[in-house]
Amino acid sequence: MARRSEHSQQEIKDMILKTAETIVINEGLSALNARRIAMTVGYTVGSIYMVFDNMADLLLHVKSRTLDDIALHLEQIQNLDAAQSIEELAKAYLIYANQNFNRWQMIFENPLSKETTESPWYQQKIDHIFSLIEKQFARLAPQGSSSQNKRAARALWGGVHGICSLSLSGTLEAVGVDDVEESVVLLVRCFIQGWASSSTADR
Amino acid sequence: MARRSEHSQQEIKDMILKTAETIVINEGLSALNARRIAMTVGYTVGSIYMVFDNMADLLLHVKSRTLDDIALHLEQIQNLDAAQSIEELAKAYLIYANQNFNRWQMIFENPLSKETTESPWYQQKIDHIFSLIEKQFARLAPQGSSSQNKRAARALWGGVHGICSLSLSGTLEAVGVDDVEESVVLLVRCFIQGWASSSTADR
DNA sequence: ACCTGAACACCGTTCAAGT
DNA sequence: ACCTGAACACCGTTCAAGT
Repeated sequence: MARRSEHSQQEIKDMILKTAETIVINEGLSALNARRIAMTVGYTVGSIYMVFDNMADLLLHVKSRTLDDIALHLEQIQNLDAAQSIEELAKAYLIYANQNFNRWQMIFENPLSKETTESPWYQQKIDHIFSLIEKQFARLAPQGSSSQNKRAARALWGGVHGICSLSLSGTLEAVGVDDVEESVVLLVRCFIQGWASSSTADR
Repeated sequence: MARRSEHSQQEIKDMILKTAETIVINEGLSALNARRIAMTVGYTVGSIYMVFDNMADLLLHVKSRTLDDIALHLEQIQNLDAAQSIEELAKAYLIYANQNFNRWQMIFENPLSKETTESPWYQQKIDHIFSLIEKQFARLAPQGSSSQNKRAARALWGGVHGICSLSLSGTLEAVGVDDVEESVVLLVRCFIQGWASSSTADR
């Protein structure tokens, strides 16, 4: 038995990708394996390797869709003044991480393989998310150089991510989400205030 | 063949733990498996389960030793004024993460199992590291409440960790370590400055 | 050309059996 | 009592063989 042709290769690829995504969303990365995906889509294990190089390749595509989803959420917040926008972006990121914990955590829990580093389209999606914050920093300090704004945006966003990461995984202190939000807001406000006062003093 | 008694149970446990640690340090968590550990220490796989509940239990002990090592490094920095001490602590943390990348990354890459959450001695080691930063915040703002200082310390440290995490794993921007240090210092200085000015204004 | 499914080399974990 | 090592149930990946 072979040659069913009930679905095109592209259709099979989409089915596998969406099935994998659903499993990760509902049960986390640890619940995902090749045989289960194959069974769910109604094909055998081998068929996964027709449309993906290997499991790492499939995971990369799942992660990629999560990055798109994060970007979508961040793009939806309305444009207030710069400082307030950054705060809202940070809160939106925390809310996303909290409400989509499994697929969000997946992006960071497995160390990026060589394929990840060598796929520019994946890195580009990350850059796009950062650019949303950089844009607000550029508004905040029009007189600053773009490299300075870029550094500030990445430093602060790394910071916001770190709080989300430590808090939601329970390493920081296992308290409620409201409490984490206070920490995120504190970091953002203090950083922006400190950054604004130091840049007006220097330049 | 059995009953060799060449080593006590405690000696075997130590040998297994240190062997696992060495493998993680040199080749990363992904290179670690039960059969390899057993072979290296000169026992069979089954013997691991005499002295550890399972691999997750062993990993928890490896991680615990890394936390001790991090604390040791942070405790060694000399006590300057509060703001400068926090900056030096942050830089020391970055340097540690960079020079001990594999074992540092291991702490965060595998999601903490139930055993992790249910082992208070592990959580206590994490608290101890945070306390080193809290101590400096207490010096920075003696008038502030301890809960406010605690929040500030955890927010900033979450931030420092986030920059280290994203940078060293290549997610933030794959550049040199010097560049990451600049980001960490920027975050710390801006945060402290913003935090100091807002707390003197409020209270 | 498309897809199967058995096989391969791994993995963590268990436990009856030896000394 | 201590330790073995074969067995079990998994895992990702491959590929000759069917249609």
